[in-house]
Amino acid sequence: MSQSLDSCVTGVRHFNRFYTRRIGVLREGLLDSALSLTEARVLYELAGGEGTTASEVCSELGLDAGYLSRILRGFQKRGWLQRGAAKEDARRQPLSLTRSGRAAFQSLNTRSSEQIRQLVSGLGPGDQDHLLGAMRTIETLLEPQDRSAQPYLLRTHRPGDIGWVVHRHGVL
Amino acid sequence: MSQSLDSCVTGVRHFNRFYTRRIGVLREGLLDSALSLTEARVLYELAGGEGTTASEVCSELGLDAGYLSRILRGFQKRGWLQRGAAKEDARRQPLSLTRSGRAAFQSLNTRSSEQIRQLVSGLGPGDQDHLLGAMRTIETLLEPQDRSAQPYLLRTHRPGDIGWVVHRHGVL
DNA sequence: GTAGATCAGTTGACATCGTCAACTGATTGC
DNA sequence: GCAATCAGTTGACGATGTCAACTGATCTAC
Repeated sequence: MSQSLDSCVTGVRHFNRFYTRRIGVLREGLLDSALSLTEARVLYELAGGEGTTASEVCSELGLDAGYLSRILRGFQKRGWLQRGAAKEDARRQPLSLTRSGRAAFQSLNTRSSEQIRQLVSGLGPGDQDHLLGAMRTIETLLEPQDRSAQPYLLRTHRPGDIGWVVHRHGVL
Repeated sequence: MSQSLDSCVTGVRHFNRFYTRRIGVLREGLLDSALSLTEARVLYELAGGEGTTASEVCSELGLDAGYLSRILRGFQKRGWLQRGAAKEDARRQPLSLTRSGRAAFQSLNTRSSEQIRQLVSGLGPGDQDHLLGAMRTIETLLEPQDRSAQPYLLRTHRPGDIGWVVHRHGVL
């Protein structure tokens, strides 16, 4: 049992080296362009949810607020980003991509897909299925299901109130 | 067929995001220490082959020579690295880790294993096997294949025969 | 209402990471 | 012996990312 755990650890580390190398090579082809990896992730995030705010992107990607601020200004200078007027709360500005920003995202997105397509196009349909199945297996098995970690608390009432309830929304 | 290729590309990209995020989180726990990722790779390389030279490490890891030079000097300052006397060619100095350098490597190595161990220790033995199997599947399928060379399919029997089996032999 | 705490976002200073080109000294080829 | 090349070093610099201080808006407690 401990033996098999060791061999599992070894196997996973081997896979990590393999996969990061394989994907790292792919990524170089993309970031030789004007975008850094982080900028690409931000662009991806902006394209995904129109009207998000900077702080949302921040927490979603785990970025420093100042860093993101500069990235956003860069996008704005390139004409990719427009900041909507704040309604209700003048602090948070809804962010959205301009037409040209969406075009930039599309370009990046299709190039990313193209790279992956090249990677897997050599496989027959059956092997493509095997690949996808294996990836889904890994995702399922390694999905974070940490029961000891603090779930975030959702208070339906204020603490001390009668009927105060804490809902735990752990993933589990 | 083209449809399924598209869905395969989508699935692979989804897995990439998942896995890089999952592993990226793990790596942070390691590089909060004194070592950068590149330094860790160099240390790994030095531990692997005693007596290699700087230029070998350079080409192996794809590093800039000047960058590596500084990293090596850092290792030397920490007492991890000793440069042997050059024999035959005074330009290339054989590199080797000191006892303390090997200890540093061991520490890093066990901590890496420990992280992976925590990741997979929640899985039962059966799931550990599934995980390893899935990873091996991916490695086999995505291993860079030299298609002009010998076919990687080895048939033990003719197709259609009862008990026909295809063994896959990834390169390397 | 208002004072203080908090939040969204910005800015400046700074550390780290990595690249590029120029350089030194050793070696090789003609 | 002399030019070309190689191993390795150094300085300058850009890119990436972090930290803390700051502004202005909003929320909370009283």
